[in-house]
Formats: sequence, structure tokens, C-alpha cells
Amino acid sequence: MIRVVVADDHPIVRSGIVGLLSSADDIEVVGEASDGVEAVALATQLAPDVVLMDLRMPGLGGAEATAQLAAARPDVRVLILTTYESDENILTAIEAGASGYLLKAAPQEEILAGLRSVARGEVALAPSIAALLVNRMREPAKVTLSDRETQVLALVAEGNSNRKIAAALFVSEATVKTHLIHVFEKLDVKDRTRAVTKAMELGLLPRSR
Amino acid sequence: MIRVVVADDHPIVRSGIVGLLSSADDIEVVGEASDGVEAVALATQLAPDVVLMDLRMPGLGGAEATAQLAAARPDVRVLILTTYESDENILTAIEAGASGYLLKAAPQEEILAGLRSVARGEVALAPSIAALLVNRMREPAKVTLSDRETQVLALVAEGNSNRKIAAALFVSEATVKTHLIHVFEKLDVKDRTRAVTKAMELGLLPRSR
DNA sequence: AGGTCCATCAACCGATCGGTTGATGCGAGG
DNA sequence: CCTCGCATCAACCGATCGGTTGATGGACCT
Repeated sequence: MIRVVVADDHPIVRSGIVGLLSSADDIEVVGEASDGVEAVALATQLAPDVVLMDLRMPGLGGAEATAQLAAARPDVRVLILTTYESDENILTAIEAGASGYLLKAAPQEEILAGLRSVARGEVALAPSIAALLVNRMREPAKVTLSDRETQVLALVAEGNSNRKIAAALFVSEATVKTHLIHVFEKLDVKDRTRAVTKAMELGLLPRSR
Repeated sequence: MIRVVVADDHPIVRSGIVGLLSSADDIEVVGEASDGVEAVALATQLAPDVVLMDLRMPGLGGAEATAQLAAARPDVRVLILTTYESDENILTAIEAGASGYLLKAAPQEEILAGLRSVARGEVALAPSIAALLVNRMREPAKVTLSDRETQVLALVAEGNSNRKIAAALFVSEATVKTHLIHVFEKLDVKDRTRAVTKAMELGLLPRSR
């Protein structure tokens, strides 16, 4: 019998999950949580075989909750179940200790199969997530900008000229230009506009709003 | 007895919804659809009182399906049920004829109450959605860019110079500059970079990825 | 010690941008 | 018919950008 805690902030979704698991002879739902904090507390107390965890929850999200569980209860496995393939969060969740990552869009049999794999100590990845992981492994080293470079670029994104940026940061225009040249090199771009859009794509600049 | 068709592309979510509705004495689920096309076909055939419609579905989305249903079956009411408050789609869905818009995060009693309101011919809006609508009514007229302006700006966002854009679009550089001047006026910005970021914020340019 | 990264700065110059002023023509709607 | 929005184009000019070449100094690591 696989003992499971279900964590999802949407009551209607949680009831769908619980309904599915309860219909399986070898699975018992021993607890339900509506956020990360509750999930960690419940799983620590009840020591289920698997926590079925939504990735996006208010307050403590699924990835952070997974990390906390890994520390408090390394014997409890976590299967992430989420709506979208958001590749920004996949590595985070897996690095945090999750044993699997499935999509809510998956057929119900596939979710049950994934859960059973994870309970057996295996890894369960939706095929599309596995493909994203493989692609990620092939990517070049992650680009980083210095704090000052990021600061200058953010002001560029707001439409400021080099002269205005220099005044705002109490440096010379030459300094601003030098930072920008460095940014262009790191991002492999040729102009400020593309530098801004690429930095946003890479998550190096916030996409305001 | 309120007869309902449920349309959601996630099997696990759909079973949660169906489970909730089936537990109510006055509600009968007469059909389930996993996309917009299926929802329209089922509702046209079965003529339920209400279609409970997910907003984001592959192929024909909830808003388009609602519009088609309004044309084919004006007697059938639509209650949109979705994950996020995405204000880009609210007006679209309501303009298309939806009688309500609720969040999946809502307590189950609230979803049932909303469904009953809609079945009675009333409007059911989650409080947060009502607030968004009120704010929307207060906003200044929406900025729009012509197709050509949008095209030029998208190429700017990719780091192309005016000269390159002119070559790509088979026009002169003067034409490109004129389009950009117009874009700057409409968006009330002073340079191309800010034009790009502001257009993205306003949803006039896609935020690639 | 040396090397790397980061922050700062200068001068010069060609390329590009943005503004200005003017123009034409087309299509849609009243 | 007129008006409006859109697309197209030119020339000129000042402002700004981006590249180049060089430099200093500090912090951190080996």
C-alpha cells in the first residue's frame, strides 16, 4: 500500500487528485495540504511514501517545500505535479530533491504509473520534461551580469540615454559605455535594445509587470 | 435540476469538477469535453443549462468556444472556470457571452454557488475579477499599433538597425524611421529601447519564450 | 607574488538614431 | 466630395551610440 500526501492549493484540483488516487487499490491518501508549509508539516508527521506536490502554491512553493522535506524527511519522496512545463522551475525542483515531475494534463493512468514508479524509488518524468532536461544539459554555461552591469541595463530598458544613466549613477558616461560593451560581449548582442530583450529572455532582467 | 457540461483539458481537474458537481443534489453532469470543439458540439447537442468552461484549452480556447456557443445556442449559459486571473482574457470571454468567471482556487461552495447563480440567469464574478473589471473600465483608451508598426518594432526588438529593417521589409530607411516616430508618439516614449519594453508591458509585442 | 574580475575613466571617430519638414497615394467611411 | 489612418519617401542636422585604445585601483584567490 502506497501512502500519499496530496498538496495543491486549488480545492477542486485536490479533490480530483484525491478521487483518482482513492480509486486505486494499492494507494491510500493519508493527508491533504493546501500550501507548502502544511505539506511539509503533514509529511514530516505522517511519513508517507510519496508527497504529490503542486509546484505553484502561495507562500512556500513546491520547490522550497521539497527542499525542506528533503532535509527533514529524506525517506519521503516527492512527485511534482503541475499545470505547465515551466522549465525555470524544473531544475530547481529536481535539485531540491524531487523524484519526479508530471503534468496535470497527463492521462490519469500515467499519473498513477508515475506515482508507483516514484514509490518504488525510481524517477518519473513526463516525456516532454525529460526532453527539456536533455536540452538543458546541452546548453552552454549560464550567462551572468555583474550587479553594476545589471543596474545599467535596467536603466537602459527604461529608455535612459548613457548620459542620463551616468548622472543617475554618479559616474562618467565612459563608465556607462564600458559596462554596456561588457554586457554586449557577455550576451553576444550588438545593440542596447537586443541586450535588454535578451537579458529578459534569460531572466537577467525582470519583465516588469 | 441544473444540467451541466464540463469542459477542461486536464483529466484530473475535470474529474475533480465532475466529482464536486455530482455531490450536489440539484446538479447533473450530462457531458464532459476535453477541448473547445468538443464542448461546443456537446452543448449544441445536449442543450445543458450551463457549460462550465476552462479558459485555456488546446485548439479552440474557452473564449472562442463561448462565442461559438452564443451563436449556436444562446440559451446555454457559460461559466468560465480558470486557474489565473489573466486580465487579457476576461473581457474577451465576457464579450463573447460568458455569464461568469470564477477561479479554480475558489472554495468549492463558492463554485457551486456561482454555478447556481448563472443557471438562474445571473452573473457570477469572483470578487477579484470584479475588481479587475472595475479598474479596466477606468483605464484610458487602449493603445494600438498598426500591423506595420508592430512588424518594425518586433525587428527592432531583435537588435536590427533601421537600415537592416528597411532591407528586410523592402522599404526605405526613411519609412522605417517614420514608423518608429509614430510608435514613439503612440507609446509616449523617446527611444527604441523603451518603445520595445513598453510595448511588451502593454502586450503589444510578444515576450518571446 | 601573479592573475582575474570588477569598477572607473579618457579621447577620438564613424555609424546610427531621432527630429524636422515636407510630400504622395490608397482605401474606408461618412 | 472630404477626412482619416496608413504606408511610403526624401534631405538635412544635431545628438547619441558603439568601438577602439589605453589606463588605474581594489578585492579575491592561488
